[in-house]
Amino acid sequence: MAERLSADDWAEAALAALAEGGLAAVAVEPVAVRLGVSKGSFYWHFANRQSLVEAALRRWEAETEQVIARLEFLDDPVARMRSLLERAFGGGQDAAISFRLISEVDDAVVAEVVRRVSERRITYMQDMLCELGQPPEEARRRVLAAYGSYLGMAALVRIGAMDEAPRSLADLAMAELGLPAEPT
Amino acid sequence: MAERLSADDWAEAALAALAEGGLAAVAVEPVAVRLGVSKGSFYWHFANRQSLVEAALRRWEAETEQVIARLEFLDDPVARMRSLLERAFGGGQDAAISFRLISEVDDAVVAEVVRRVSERRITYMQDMLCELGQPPEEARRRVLAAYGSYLGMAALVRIGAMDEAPRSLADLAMAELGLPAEPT
DNA sequence: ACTCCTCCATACGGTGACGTACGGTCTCGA
DNA sequence: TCGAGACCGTACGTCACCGTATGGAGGAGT
Repeated sequence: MAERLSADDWAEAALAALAEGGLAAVAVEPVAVRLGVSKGSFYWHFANRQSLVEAALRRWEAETEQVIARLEFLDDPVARMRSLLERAFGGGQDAAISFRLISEVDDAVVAEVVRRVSERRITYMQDMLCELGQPPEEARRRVLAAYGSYLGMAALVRIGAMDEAPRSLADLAMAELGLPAEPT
Repeated sequence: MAERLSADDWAEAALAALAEGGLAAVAVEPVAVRLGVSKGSFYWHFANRQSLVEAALRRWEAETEQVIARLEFLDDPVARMRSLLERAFGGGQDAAISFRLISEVDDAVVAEVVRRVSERRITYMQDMLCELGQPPEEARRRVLAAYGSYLGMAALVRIGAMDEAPRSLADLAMAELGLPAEPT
């Protein structure tokens, strides 16, 4: 909307392009078109394409932290987990990006960010389960199964073998994590 | 090995390139280098790059049929399912290709093949469960959960959040499908 | 030996994306 | 008002890949 752009505007557009077309779509000229400007603008804000990719990845990572930060306002760990799952299975935006990035994990930079974000999410959920009295190994096993299912369901939805059903998926995940489905 | 190549040699090399670098890696000149020949050879066997991609996809689809065909020699459906799961969780090659292709399902041709292959695998497993007395909807629900887990586990292995444990994964999948883990 | 056909190499033009060079416009403070 | 810096457009060189054109090596049949 604003006439002049910031580096963050570019990062946002790059993340959107990433969600839609994968890493290859995070290209200078196409994103410039999306923003309605030319390359001249881009090379003012960034040194090269790689920097843009990294900015998009940072933005994605920040969204994970933001989601976690919002959850901290809920006291009950069960409610936190449920809120997290509903948000996760609800949007579908993050699942798409996660999927893209995991499939392009050969890229060293992508690999590092993906690993960091995944580990952050997994250990956060694991800690919640531990807080609820589950032993650490058991908790991690369950979280891995649940997170794996999350990614797998996203894949099935993507190929049209399954229609999204956020609510029931969240219920299922709660059960697999050994938590009550309805928080009374 | 042979001095002269066939179209199938090109398709095989293309599928290998697909597994390693995704659709973008199925490019004429790089694959030619991999085969130790030049583009002149390629354009003798194929009309264009798209044909090569389609040939690689056909080859991948054929592998699914081949796996299924081999299973038909086993009489017991339980043994068939276990053999299928062990083969699936064992190699990891197919999971890599499946992952790549699912993430690039925006391509219309890829989408069609991926959907066909997935549906083939899912209905095949569903039929086996039905053969074992499970009702169709229940069977499909379980197969979807299992196939989704298969893809999700492949993702987790890919990002290093989980080390492969083919045997126990197969056991787990068998349990989720409502089948006995050990065929006595 | 001659010839046709198969398979491949080389050379070329075309396209899209990256990155650079440079100039233009707008804003803000002195 | 005026100069400096922020922001952007345009033109260009380069590179990787696609696809075409053309010709050459080598075997099979006559």
